[in-house]
Amino acid sequence: MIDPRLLRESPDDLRESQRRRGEDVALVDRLAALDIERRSKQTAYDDLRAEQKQLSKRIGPLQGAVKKGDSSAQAELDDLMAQASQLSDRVKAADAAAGEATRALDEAWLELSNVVDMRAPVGGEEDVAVLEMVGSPRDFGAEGFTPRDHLELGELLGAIDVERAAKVSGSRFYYLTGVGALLEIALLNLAMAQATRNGFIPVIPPVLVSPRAMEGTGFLGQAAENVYRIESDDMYLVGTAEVPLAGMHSDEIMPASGLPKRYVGWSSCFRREAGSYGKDTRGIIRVHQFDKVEMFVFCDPADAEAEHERILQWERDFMDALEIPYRVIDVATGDLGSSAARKFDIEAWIPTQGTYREVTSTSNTTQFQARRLGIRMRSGDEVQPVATLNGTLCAMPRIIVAILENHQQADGSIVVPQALRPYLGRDVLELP
RNA sequence: GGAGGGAUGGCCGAGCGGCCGAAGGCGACGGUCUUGAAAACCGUUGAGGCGUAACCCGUCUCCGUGGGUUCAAAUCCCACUCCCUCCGCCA
Repeated sequence: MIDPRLLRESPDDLRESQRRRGEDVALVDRLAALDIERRSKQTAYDDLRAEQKQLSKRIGPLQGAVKKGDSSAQAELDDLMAQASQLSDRVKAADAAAGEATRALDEAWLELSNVVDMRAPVGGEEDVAVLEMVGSPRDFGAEGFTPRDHLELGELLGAIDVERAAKVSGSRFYYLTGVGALLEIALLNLAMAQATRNGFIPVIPPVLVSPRAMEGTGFLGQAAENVYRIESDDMYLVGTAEVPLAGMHSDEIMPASGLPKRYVGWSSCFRREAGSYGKDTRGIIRVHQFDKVEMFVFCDPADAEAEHERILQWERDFMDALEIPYRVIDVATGDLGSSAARKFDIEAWIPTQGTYREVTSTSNTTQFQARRLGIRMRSGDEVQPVATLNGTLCAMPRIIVAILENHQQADGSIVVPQALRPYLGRDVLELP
């Protein structure tokens, strides 16, 4: 949800934002009409209600007078009661009309995506702007061998088992076994060590959440088809810890002195991957369930941009520590998702695919989520919605893919990046 | 799953159907006093919509959520949610 004042004061900015996203521009005009409708209905109700309160206030004393035997008051009382009774019906009708108008407006508001940052490149998936290339891909030709893909390596190492996972859960599931499981635990510890060093509060959140949390973070719009819903209980499995972390402070007013508030969550993530049939069917690049370490920040909207840069830098620090070549991209407007105003992805080099693949993503959702979730800050006597930001620190399967493929040796063993060694307790993952 | 109790402002806590956005206390903030602080005393202290672009001011809404009764609901009725206690079951 965005600031309603924008709708009245600069609707053209909203239209431009919708246009850049490739979303419905007419929605802005529909909203404007509904907004006017709501205000007039609400004012009508307010006026009637004020009248009713005035009238009602006079009835009590009159009833007292009548009780004491003042028969002259009886006529006035009867008259007032008749008026009030009639007014009551009108108030109820006006209330219903105002309520209806408010509901219609609120519903339409939920359809409107966040206003894009005008610096974000315009376009779709192919229109990303590459901000930076870091590290350089290994030349396996020069080293004299052809790299194996992560699944082959994972199977050789006894680290990844998708065949058995298919028996148990179907396609796009996996077991991490042996060094695979240990690798995830080591990555978790490395990520948590970095995050806590940077002042993040570690959190293990619930992953089954109410519609409110899902709606508030913007995942029930276009993204809804990728969300698992537990029908019998009207709950959702989260696709990222961003959801429970954002919801943590819903309906709270946070003191400005306590901001920024930085959390790092570790959770399982569930994604239906609807519409991605045939994509990444081999291995663990695209799966229905995986674990992820996610950074989430509540901050003053004035600091959001700087915080976004910091989060990106922390993501890069992690990639640097793992010695994986990557590039940083500025995601185009058509690919932002409903809540982000701007998004930077880090894409890791995947040798066997000869391309860069997304491993982290950081979004500045400005006040969009905070407005929906009722998360505000107080500075002095001013109260306003906070800004929220999120960023991946370590999405397990994809990072494991990147490590295996980039650090493999001719025999299929894996050189463990220096930074990970203390957490893994070995320098090389040897074939069993 | 069964039985009972509860939900009021930052916190605690009172509240007869009308004078209740709500007593009282705590906390916080401002002031008096003090060399300074503490204590004491005085005062201020919720959020949102609309009238306004903003202030002042006015008005409406909000006492877990949603309905209902009534001229009038924090207060009465119904449903739901959450929390607590006890029993049962499970990890």
